[in-house]
Amino acid sequence: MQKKLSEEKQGEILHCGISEFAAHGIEGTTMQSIASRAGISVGVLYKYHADKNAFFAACLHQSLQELEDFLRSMMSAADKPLNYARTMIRALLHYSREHGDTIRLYHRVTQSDDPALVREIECFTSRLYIDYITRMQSQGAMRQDMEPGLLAFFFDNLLMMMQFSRSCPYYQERLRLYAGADALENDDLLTQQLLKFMESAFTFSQADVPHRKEG
Amino acid sequence: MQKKLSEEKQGEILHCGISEFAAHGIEGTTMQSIASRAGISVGVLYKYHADKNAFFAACLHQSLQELEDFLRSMMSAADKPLNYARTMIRALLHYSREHGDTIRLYHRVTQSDDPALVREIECFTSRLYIDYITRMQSQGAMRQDMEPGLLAFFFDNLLMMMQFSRSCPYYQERLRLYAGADALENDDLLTQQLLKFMESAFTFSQADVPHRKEG
Amino acid sequence: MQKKLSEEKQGEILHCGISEFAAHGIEGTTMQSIASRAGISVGVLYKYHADKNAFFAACLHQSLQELEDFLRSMMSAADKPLNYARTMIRALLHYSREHGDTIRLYHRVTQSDDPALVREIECFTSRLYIDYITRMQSQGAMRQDMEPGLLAFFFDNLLMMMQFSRSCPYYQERLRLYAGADALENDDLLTQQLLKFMESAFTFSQADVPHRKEG
Amino acid sequence: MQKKLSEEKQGEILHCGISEFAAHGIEGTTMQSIASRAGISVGVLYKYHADKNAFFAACLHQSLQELEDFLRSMMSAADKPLNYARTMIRALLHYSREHGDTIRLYHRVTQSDDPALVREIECFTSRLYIDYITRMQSQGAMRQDMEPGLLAFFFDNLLMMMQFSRSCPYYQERLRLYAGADALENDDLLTQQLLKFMESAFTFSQADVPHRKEG
DNA sequence: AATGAATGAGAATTCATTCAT
DNA sequence: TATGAATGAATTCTCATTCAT
Repeated sequence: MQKKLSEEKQGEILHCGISEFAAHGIEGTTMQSIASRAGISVGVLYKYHADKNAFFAACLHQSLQELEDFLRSMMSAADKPLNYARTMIRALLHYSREHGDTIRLYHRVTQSDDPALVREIECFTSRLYIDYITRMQSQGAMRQDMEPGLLAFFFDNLLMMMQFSRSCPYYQERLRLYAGADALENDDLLTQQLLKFMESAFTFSQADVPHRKEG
Repeated sequence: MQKKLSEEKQGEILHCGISEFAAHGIEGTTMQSIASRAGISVGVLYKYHADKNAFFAACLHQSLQELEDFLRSMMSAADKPLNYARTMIRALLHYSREHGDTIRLYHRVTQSDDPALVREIECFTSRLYIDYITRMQSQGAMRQDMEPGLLAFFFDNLLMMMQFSRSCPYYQERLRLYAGADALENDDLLTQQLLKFMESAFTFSQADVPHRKEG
Repeated sequence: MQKKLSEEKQGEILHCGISEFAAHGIEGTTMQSIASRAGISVGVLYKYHADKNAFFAACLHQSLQELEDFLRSMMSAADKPLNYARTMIRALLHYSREHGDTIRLYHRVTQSDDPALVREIECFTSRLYIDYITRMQSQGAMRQDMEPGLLAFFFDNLLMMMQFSRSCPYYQERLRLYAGADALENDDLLTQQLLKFMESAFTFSQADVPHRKEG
Repeated sequence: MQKKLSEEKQGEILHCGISEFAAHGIEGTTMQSIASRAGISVGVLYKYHADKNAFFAACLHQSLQELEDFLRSMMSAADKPLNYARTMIRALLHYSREHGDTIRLYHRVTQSDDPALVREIECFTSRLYIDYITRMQSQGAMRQDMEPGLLAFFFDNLLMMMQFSRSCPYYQERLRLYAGADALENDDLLTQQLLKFMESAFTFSQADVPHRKEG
């Protein structure tokens, strides 16, 4: 048990941290529990991370990095208008299943009030979405009567909730309440329904259907 | 010889708890800070509530009750198809502004994993929404190609995120990132845009517009 | 074990702190050991004192207060030229015997490098001595060929070392080495010798004895 | 293939220890900080020294050795009666300036209660002083109405305090309080004043000046 | 019934010491 | 032989909970 922790072991420790923080929250997690889970002593945690907060930040950064890498690889694939949303939904559903910890960790962070954290977490996707939407709008492939920023915002809201509903106990139960246990397990159903919802929301404006009369 | 704390004082104590829990989270709040804020001793807290968790539950229950009362009174007013969403949005935006603590408390609870809590919180609105949507669908006033449960789910997702974005620091910053500081302050803008988004999502199905070609 | 610690108990706790700090130094003393000695829980220590440093400061302050009170009462007695030094020596020897902890605590503090502490501790006696010496000099009752400040300084140096030599293990052993175990126990001997030393140092100047030839 | 660390490196390590211990005290110094400062690993410290205490003892021993060597070389020079004190004062002031660490380390040790340490530190000078004083007394060059041991003791007290006042933060501030910042910097002033004080104390007895009347 | 002082278990963090490499 | 990573006991400080008054 010597010679500087391998890159690999470092990653393993971070993942233990991610899991523990995801499961019990920042305050609910003890450095000891992380160390035990990782099979190391607390001293090691403090050797590589200044304190609990710094360690948490490292865990968060690690999980963000991995998610971004994943999304980047996914994105490069499809870029056709509606395939975009479909690809994104499927990618995120897949990721939520495989890396529930990451999503739960995310959700824990929404309790924070550090603006810097928000930026670190949301910048990547917000840019991605806004850019994409702006592009689609200019091509006439997406409704033009809405602010791209807010369109992206609603889009991300739906995706975020979908991920939480897959990974976080509270939201899982909530989805069950709304749509039954089935919706929680059935990826295809959820994908298809969300896609339908989004397609309408993103492509049609009232003007498209002149005979509608507001209620 | 007031045998028990007056109903009023009880409510005041709960609201102090709501504010403290909303501001600092469950773990970040001390029984002492609540007692001080309420101008009582911790002994009183423990007289009426078994422990911290029970007290938190009471706070939550109280704030839910108030939100439900508010929504019930709002709902009775408008019931015409699209006014429903508009009324709901406005009501919730209003409530978020006036009772940010409640929304923040609500958000804190999403960290919990107690299924009973989910029910307590979500049952009222989920039923409300599902019933309404089912009714609208049967009247032909809403698209019929989607599950009412999931339609309600997406609807609530958007409303929930809207409320968090009004009241919770993390989500406030996130909205700012997506749509600028303006969107955070301008109720009308947000209402109008969300309404547009929803109208399309709820009323149109692909079938409505035969000339659309998927991307 | 209720109702705010009595003034008395507070003092008792401080004295436990004084003893522990005196015996083991600041770092060598644990809050637990103080609490145990005082028959209380650590929580109480932290209720009345912000942290270990603050508690130490309180202990120091308390012991200083007591010493000053003692000196003030002693001082009022004798004020004739050489009685002054004799009274002071006897008072301090007495105090060292009765309150060794205070002297040891003092000595611990000399390890500190906080200028504010120095002032708190030394101001009282330095003023006392300088004032007195200045007065004596102006009356012609004390040599006038030396700076009063440095005269007071040398005076206090001798008194300080005398006290340490009575109370602090290291200095006790050192005195034993210089003058045998007897000097350590025999107050009268030490007083008499120190007084002789001081009398000469304070009253004679070279000029007084014209027949001296430097070695 | 240097079987052991060179004599030189050993000395360097000890001096790093001396500086660290002098600056932060025994408890406030970490083995790691010493190793870093010396550019070695902690393992080396433990190879040559059983534990922290043993290492501290080695540092102390080293610095004592150097001080003794210095004093021995100084002493051989002047041996005329009053030049003795002057030479000693100047030598110690010089040493305090050049090797403040040694004096500070010395001061740290006075917190210890190990009699063996006292002997190690004080034996050399106490013998020196007592021998010298006894000699002077028998020559009639020094007052004979006092115990040589206590005379030596007072002499060393004054020298010790002078050194501390030069090198240790607490005592520096204290000297400033008594005699202003000037006394702290001005070697000649301090030497001259202390010498005046000592000359009187060591050479005159009351009997020398029959016309004095005690106060 | 109300108070709030006292309790003490529990969590973060440090650092002397060991020992695999 | 030297290294320095790993260990884990020890310490400070907090706060939910109790209970004497």
